[in-house]
Amino acid sequence: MSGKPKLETVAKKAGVSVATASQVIRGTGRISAKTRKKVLAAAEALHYVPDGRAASMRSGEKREIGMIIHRIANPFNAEVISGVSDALEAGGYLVSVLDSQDDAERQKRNLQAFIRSSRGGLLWVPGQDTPAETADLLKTHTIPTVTFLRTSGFDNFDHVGIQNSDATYKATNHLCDLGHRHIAFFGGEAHSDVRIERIEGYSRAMHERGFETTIVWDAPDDKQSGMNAMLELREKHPEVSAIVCNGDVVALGACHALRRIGEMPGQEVSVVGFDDIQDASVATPPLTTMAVSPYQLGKILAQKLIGRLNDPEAPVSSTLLPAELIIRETTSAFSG
Amino acid sequence: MSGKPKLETVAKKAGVSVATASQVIRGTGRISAKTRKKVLAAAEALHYVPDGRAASMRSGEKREIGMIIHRIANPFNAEVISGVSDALEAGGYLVSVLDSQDDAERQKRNLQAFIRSSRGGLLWVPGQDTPAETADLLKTHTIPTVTFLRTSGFDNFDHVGIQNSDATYKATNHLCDLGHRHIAFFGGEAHSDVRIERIEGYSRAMHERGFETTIVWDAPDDKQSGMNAMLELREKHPEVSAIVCNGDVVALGACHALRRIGEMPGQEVSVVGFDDIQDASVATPPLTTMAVSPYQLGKILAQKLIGRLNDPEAPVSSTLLPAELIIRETTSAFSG
DNA sequence: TAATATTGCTATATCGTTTAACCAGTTCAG
DNA sequence: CTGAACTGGTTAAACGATATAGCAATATTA
Repeated sequence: MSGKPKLETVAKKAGVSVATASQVIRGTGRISAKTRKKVLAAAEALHYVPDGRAASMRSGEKREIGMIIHRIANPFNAEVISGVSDALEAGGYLVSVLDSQDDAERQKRNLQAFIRSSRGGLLWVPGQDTPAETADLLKTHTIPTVTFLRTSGFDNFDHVGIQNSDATYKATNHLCDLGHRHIAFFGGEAHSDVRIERIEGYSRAMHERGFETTIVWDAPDDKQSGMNAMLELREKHPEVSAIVCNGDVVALGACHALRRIGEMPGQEVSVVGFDDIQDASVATPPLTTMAVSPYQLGKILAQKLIGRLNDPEAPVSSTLLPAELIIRETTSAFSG
Repeated sequence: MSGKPKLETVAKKAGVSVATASQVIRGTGRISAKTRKKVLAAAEALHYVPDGRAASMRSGEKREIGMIIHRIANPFNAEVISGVSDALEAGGYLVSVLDSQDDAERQKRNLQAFIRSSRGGLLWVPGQDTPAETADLLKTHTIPTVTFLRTSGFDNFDHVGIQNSDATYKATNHLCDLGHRHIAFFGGEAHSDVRIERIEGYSRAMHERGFETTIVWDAPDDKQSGMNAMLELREKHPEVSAIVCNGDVVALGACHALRRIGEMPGQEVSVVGFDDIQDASVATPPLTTMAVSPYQLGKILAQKLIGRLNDPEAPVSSTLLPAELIIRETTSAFSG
């Protein structure tokens, strides 16, 4: 009703000192049952909620953790967020998410703001070309940080990622086993290190079989780009009978393009996606893809941060989750 | 290197008092160019970032704003977040997002945590059955709040929403004009007030034409549900030749089901969606839908909050954005 | 019963900033 | 040449909580 109630207000109403009130609220110290009840009643009546700034400043406790991610809207990322929130909230922490939009300037602002706000820890997808200076900032301010999905070259943080190279190696082998030999890699941002890892796995498989890897395409990770790139591919390189994609969204765009020109995905051209987003299983036809559970990744991520918070001195560790090949209907034997 | 640098550290290094250092950093007070340079150099060297908790506590300034939304992963919501972030960051604010997952318990925790953290303002999608007590909390703590998308019965907050009733009214009329008369409403959560508004517009149009509105379906807003519901509909009510949907996701699910049983959406059954999400325009066939720009909504939302922050005494206001009918290929004349 | 331990609460310093009040030196006007 | 007005800084008091030390009163023990 009349301004934010503070501890002093509660204490006055209960007829005790602020110190006592604080102890009751926090459940510390030695307090009689009688006064405890009085204080709690007063707090309840006033709808008292402690000021986290003051509390955290004095006690040094920080139970708020931040997350800086390149794109909240990405369905895979959204699931990661979900997993992280569940796990951290269960541990009494609170997660708030900042969207860097993969913009260096924005990421810097986000990071500055994050440090200002003095939270307990950071879950971070470092932008592709983040300067070392930015990472130093986290070190000088001794902020417990776990990077995920990308390392962007920073190996001095805990990390949770995906076995990208192995995954595309498996995907490519699957296609080779089906008899394909002109296989293209498809999608991803230009300098993305994730993409580089995935191309590495693809190339490794192709080299082992003695196939050429010449055809690699640039296409940002949205559906429209996938469509355009596929149309161009069919025209310029009709010999390509299969593609390994950097992500499901691009893959679905590619499938869409195929249908539009009257080809059924999985017939003339086989397609393997990456991520196993929800749409992948309900698409027509259902998409063959490399699956990593983003929710699970989020949980592991949260655990790793909690581990770091509990033991700041532990050596830096990196966990890479394997991806599983889910064979659906967009891949079939080469019918040259 | 050695713990978080504070203002005192900077001041000592520059050979001035903390007060002076503060004034330099903040750009207030009267400081000579010489000392200003000294202090800035020291701050730079130490990578000093002020402690927002202390600063905000003393100054009363709060430039961090929070957002509690029911589902970050929803593509429409994700775009809203994007619009909000852009607009608020341009105004020097920082947005952090909490996902309530449409869970009452979780929302309460989020809200408590939000209040604890003493941020400047709140953008809130109130959960369907939020108790009045929860909203009171925001009032007693005098937190500038703007609700959006849903009011959930709270009319004492600023609000930005959609003209839901008008939108479905338009959508239904469009179908009627095409000659359809057995039109079903499709999708939405059971007690959602947004859905109720949309059904209201649909019903209004149907009544005006003297058509029956008997068929209204329950289906949560995901693709799978849309598919199942459509399959059931075709079987039980084959006379229905058109549907108005509560959302694009459900609508796309419905279209998917139609294709699966060999019917082309827009032929036997016409479909109108709601939201105009990205997938709507690149689907096969492209979806006729009611479009509201979520990004734009986000911007307006941000502006409304800024307005409230600048003038806490202004009367509560509500802005409802119109939705525009985008005719694509899933609606055509009734061919009884 | 005197010495000691325990209970229940309060006074006070502190966290890292900001800000109002103040002060010593210069400069300027009359 | 004296009082007023700047200039460029400093001192000290907040902000709202928590933690520590301390202090009565009561309980326990020998």
